[in-house]
Amino acid sequence: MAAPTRTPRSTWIEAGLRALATGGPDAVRVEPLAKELGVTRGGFYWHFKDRGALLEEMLDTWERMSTDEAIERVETEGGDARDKVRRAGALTFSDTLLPIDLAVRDWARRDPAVAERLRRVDNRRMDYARSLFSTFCGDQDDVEARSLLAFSLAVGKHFLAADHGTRSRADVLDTATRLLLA
Amino acid sequence: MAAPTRTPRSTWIEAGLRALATGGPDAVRVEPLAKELGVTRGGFYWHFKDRGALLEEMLDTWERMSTDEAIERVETEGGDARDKVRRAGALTFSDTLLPIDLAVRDWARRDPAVAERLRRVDNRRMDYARSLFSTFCGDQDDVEARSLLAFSLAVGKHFLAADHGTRSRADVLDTATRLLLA
DNA sequence: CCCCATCCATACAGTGATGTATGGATGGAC
DNA sequence: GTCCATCCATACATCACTGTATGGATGGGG
Repeated sequence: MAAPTRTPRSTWIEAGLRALATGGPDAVRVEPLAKELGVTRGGFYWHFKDRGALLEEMLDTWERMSTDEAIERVETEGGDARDKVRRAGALTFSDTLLPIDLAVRDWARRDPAVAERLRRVDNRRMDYARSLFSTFCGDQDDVEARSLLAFSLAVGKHFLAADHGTRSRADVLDTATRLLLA
Repeated sequence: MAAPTRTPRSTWIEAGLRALATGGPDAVRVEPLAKELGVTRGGFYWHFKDRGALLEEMLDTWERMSTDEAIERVETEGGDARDKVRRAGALTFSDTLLPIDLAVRDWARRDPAVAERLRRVDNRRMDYARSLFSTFCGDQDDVEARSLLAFSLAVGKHFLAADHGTRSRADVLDTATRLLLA
């Protein structure tokens, strides 16, 4: 056992996720990543079989971060169900996670394997949303609709480019959220 | 004046939009496009200065299709405001337009020029949605929130991979739509 | 029928990436 | 101090695409 890991797997994965977030899967390229990390590709092919192997491990990492870790954080902070809905929206789509999330969503449209992963993640999240809405909403059809709307709002607001006149986006979102939690 | 246009500009643009829809902007490459059309790149560089020029014209075409043409179709078919909201959702995001729309949305996240175009398009659409919601909803804050929710739902439903147990996605969408039109 | 604008094929140079092979360099365990 | 697993640099062959240059084809107008 010897030699300190100078550029361990995790470093490549983190750099890969950053590249994915800002440029999509096509931007995750070994050569530019190495340049960014100040090394050559020599070490990369020691850690990973090929570029595809990196992409796989990136998705593994993302899947873990987006479900268990996020939900756990919301739960430990406590509060009632409505608080948790708001916090889950703010946290599941945090500044670091959101761009990756959006990139994966687009990626999933053209890669069935990625779509399957996204499906698992979204189902975990929707299960959680359902459980929260159910605490203050009796009708299950309504719970399902509100969960979908809340989820669509969280995702959609970052894809929509429209203005709201004199109102701020935050104000409109607040009104929309109150509508869903009514 | 001579020679029939065998592969006119429009053919390249249409092929480009198909490639954009299925693979994103990085998939819009001259060589594969030419192969798909059964020609070489020779003619392409006669029509277009370079690859960037094609992307620009593709966006021009998309912008026209997504606003004026779509809204005009909804209006000519008539019906009351609620009908138009439903039809606008179904038509603005038709089978051919939707995949392009989603690809442009992701593209806009990393290209300011594309973001500006998307902003124009979304504002046109939101203006139209506002005008429809206003006919049966007095409070302007509420109109704004419902418009945003409706839009988020239309966009978000195609990015979300979650299941709904025994319910179908269509049923859930129906309930959600009724909630918005109440 | 032949000219010429229009469109396309081909060949070329250049770029930026992939994956492989190989030979170090580094530093903790012993 | 030496060894050896770990990590990295370098060089190489290959591939896919870009943009340019040039020389045809094609077929309607004169």
